[in-house]
Amino acid sequence: MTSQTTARPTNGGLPVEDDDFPISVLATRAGVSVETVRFYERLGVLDRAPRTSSGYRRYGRQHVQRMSFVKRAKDLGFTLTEIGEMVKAGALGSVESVTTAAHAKLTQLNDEIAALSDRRCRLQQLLRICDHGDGANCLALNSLPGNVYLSSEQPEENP
Amino acid sequence: MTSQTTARPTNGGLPVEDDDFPISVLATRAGVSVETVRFYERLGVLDRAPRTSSGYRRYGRQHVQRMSFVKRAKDLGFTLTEIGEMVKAGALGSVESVTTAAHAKLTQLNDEIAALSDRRCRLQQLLRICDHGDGANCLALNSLPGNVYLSSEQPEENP
DNA sequence: CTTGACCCTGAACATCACTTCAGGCCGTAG
DNA sequence: CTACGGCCTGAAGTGATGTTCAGGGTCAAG
Repeated sequence: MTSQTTARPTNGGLPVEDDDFPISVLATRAGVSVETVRFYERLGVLDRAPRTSSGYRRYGRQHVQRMSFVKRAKDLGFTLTEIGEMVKAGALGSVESVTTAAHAKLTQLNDEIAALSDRRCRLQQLLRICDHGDGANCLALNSLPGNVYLSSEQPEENP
Repeated sequence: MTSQTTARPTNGGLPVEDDDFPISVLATRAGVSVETVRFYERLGVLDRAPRTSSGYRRYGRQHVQRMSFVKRAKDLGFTLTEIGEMVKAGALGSVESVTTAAHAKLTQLNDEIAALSDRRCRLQQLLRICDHGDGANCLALNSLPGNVYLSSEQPEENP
């Protein structure tokens, strides 16, 4: 079926310029492993690839684009599940499916950054005290119930 | 409320002021579940609790303090493994075991915050474009290989 | 025809921090 | 004495994101 005029390598060897190549080439182009490609297909993040008569997956430019979309979305912090939803919701034709998800993700991201910043403050505060050789206070880490150096959590409550 | 002169409740009922109470009380005081306490013991984050003749764990103030330490360390971003190491390295007596870990954690935290901030920038850039009704560009999400709105990753390379 | 690279599937493993389950003992109130 | 809640252990499940393994087909070159 795929006996073209020019030679078409089955391996992931080299430049396959046309629209019909195996999983290793897609993986290389997308910068992921072949296992990851298969994994994404199982999750539904990638559509099931067409198979040759012997069961080998075959890919084209569209699949490279899809992988690119997935990679960039992941880079923006979307989970594979969310990416799968975007894809199913019609990411190919719907701007909303993307912008809606992006707005939600931005909110979440702001929360995460705020939490980490707060954590950083507390950690720096702890280090300022400990590094000033105030070992006694640093050890208070262990003995003070609601240590100010760490958090204001209080283990003394009963619901 | 503490109508208790000599009787010592076995249950996790209420305030047990002394130094000998069961797992349910420790869990309540620490604000975690009994399963979590047992889990921490298995990990070595908590020392093995002394047992009654029938095999029941018994706790005292020191254990509440230890749980407090664990909770606050977790709150600062330390993993249970790291906390276990601090504990084994002598967190009770060594300031260094804590400050060393804290310095490492601070570095890691800075990296994480930087990564998330960068991500936020890219997400905001994407939203600015999409929200301005530039749907065509937003869809480019799917079709452009190295889309500037998302990342500058290029899927075109062959080692 | 044989070799070796490549591909297939399904299942298991890895990490993190727990939770849930199965099966069974303990101890006290009624 | 019986029931019921609390406690025990060890094992398995959860969720996210893959990686690794076992066992076995496919294909092109030598």
